[in-house]
Amino acid sequence: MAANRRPTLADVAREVGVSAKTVSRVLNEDGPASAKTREQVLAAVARLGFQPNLMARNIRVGGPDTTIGLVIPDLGNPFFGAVARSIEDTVRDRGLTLLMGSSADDPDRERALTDTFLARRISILMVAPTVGAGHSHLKTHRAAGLPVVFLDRPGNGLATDSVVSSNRAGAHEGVAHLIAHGHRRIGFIGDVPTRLYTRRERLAGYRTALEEAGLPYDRPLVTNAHDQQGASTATAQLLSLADPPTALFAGNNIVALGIVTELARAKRKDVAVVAFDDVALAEALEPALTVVAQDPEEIGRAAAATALARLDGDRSRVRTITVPTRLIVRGSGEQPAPGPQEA
Amino acid sequence: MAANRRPTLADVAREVGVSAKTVSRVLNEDGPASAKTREQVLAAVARLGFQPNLMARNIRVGGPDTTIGLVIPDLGNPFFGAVARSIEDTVRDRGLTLLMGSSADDPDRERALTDTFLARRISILMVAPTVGAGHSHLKTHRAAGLPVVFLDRPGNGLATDSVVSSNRAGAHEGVAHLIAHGHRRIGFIGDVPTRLYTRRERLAGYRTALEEAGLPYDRPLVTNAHDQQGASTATAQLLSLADPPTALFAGNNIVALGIVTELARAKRKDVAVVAFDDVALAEALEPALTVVAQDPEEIGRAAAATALARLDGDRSRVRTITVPTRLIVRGSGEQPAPGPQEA
DNA sequence: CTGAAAGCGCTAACAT
DNA sequence: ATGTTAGCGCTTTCAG
Repeated sequence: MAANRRPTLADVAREVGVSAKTVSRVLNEDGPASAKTREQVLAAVARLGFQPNLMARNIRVGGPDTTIGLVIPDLGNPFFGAVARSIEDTVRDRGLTLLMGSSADDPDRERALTDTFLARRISILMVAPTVGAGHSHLKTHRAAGLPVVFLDRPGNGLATDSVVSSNRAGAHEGVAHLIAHGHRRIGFIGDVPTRLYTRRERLAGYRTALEEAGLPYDRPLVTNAHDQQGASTATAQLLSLADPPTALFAGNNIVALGIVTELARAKRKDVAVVAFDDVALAEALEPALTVVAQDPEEIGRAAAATALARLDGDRSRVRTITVPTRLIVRGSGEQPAPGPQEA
Repeated sequence: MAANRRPTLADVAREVGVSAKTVSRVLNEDGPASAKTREQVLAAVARLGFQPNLMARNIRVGGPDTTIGLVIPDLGNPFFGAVARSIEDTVRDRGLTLLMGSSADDPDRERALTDTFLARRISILMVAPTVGAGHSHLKTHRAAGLPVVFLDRPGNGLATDSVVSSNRAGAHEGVAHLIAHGHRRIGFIGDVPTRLYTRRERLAGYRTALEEAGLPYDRPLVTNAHDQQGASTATAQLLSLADPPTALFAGNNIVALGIVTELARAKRKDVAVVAFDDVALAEALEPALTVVAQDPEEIGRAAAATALARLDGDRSRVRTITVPTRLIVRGSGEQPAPGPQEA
């Protein structure tokens, strides 16, 4: 039962007693149409509940589908959620819709998603690339006019536009803030895998800040975590070192949650913290969490704007847009550092 | 330039010297094919970078597109992000992809999104309905076999499956928790608009809890907020009443952020709080935030499973799945209540 | 102003 | 094991 075929252009045409083309003309405001036919057609459309089949239309017109394929690591990560929202906001009036999927930072899943998206003839492809994924297979698509934008991280083997945060400078600023408040042993808990672009950049900023202050780079103080629970564990481990850090730098928002949660559990208010990326409730913590805030709205906006420009024929040089981060001092970076070391 | 037409089945066929149908057979593992032709075809496919046009395929096969249309209020809301992730997880091996959009709780936007989705011949429609949106126009689609699932809230004018949290019981439990700890004046800050299903249900739970405890329902203690900032303002207003509440109940996650932030700003640790829906860092607050946790994973899973069953021909009665909430006691509900009123 | 025919890229149904 | 024809629902092209 039920398997009612949905009405087609031909059905509407038959209903009114005109040709399919006439209906098409009315609906697309293509060519002329007498006021009377127009009305009759629109009435029939409403009566039958006709909705033009967009796939059939696209196939005939030959143009790309009016969708943006967006691959992010995790649909549940608030950072990427904010980016997605911003992308949607800036493309909405162009009539583009988001086709989304999460890669779980697995290159195979990333590839599977982009392949499906490409098979759907998306108008724009946006990817937060996973470590280990190659992107040279996208070359032909790009050459054929498909705008490709890498988000949050650069891609691999494809020269195309990308939008990233000022990871290195931001991390540098955050760590320098800790140093300025007297900290000399600062733990770093970064992304997993360690080859991840954002981790490398943020770690580089961390190292530079140490160097500038004449502080040693102590390998045992640098670790990683994949999820909040892992970050909590890593925090506990760092604090149980023989010569533990007096401050921690969180490499991303999820790590920040893990660190803060573990410090609260252990009632360790003496450990200073600065996090890369802002998190909800940061200002309600005690001490309030100092962060190097990213700007997901601007990241999404810039990515979408660039892609739209490309769609409109912009053939200028490939660009990497670096969206500035901003240190928001809230207190957690100023926790008491221990006094000068006794010789 | 660049407008290189992407290769088609015919191109591949020509390249190999076989018919289009043969290529189609090889790619879809339909019918037989000699090992040799298979290899040649696959080689040519790889060489040309051919990717079958899914839209063309779908149109010919006549079936729906392998996408799920998902309309949520806000792509940036962590609750709906978690729901979306869960939906994706449960439909991935069916080869379904998510087409997502946010309604911003605007019925017109909801309608525009669902219309585009329907024009794309999605396989499944999932909507968190906005207040004021009608859904009777979906009747024919549902009758024609399109699974429609309402998420988080029931729809309007369409009998179909829906998945919601145990809003009323959950709110009741949360408020009862406050009452059990001696609170007699409990503020309620709910969703906007006030006609929103979740707000009504949660408010009903609040009222029942009061009634059962023999406490009066005091209109001035009930208010609403649309965003975090609004919730902070509402909190400040409630606390400045002549006879202010000693405890607050947050009607959703965003409101919770606003309440907690405002209380921290005002350094009001004496106000007890229970929130509907869990939030990040709840356990790191002081006091840790007691919540009525929703189960977004289960909501997404149940919605997806139901829709898939319908897709597979399940014609059983329409069902409303209520996903249980769980009170997670962390401390904020036990803040000191004032002693017995002096006559 | 309107219609008929052809064709977008693909596959179902029949050949062979 | 492979090819041919027709046609999905729509729009383009060219005639009326």
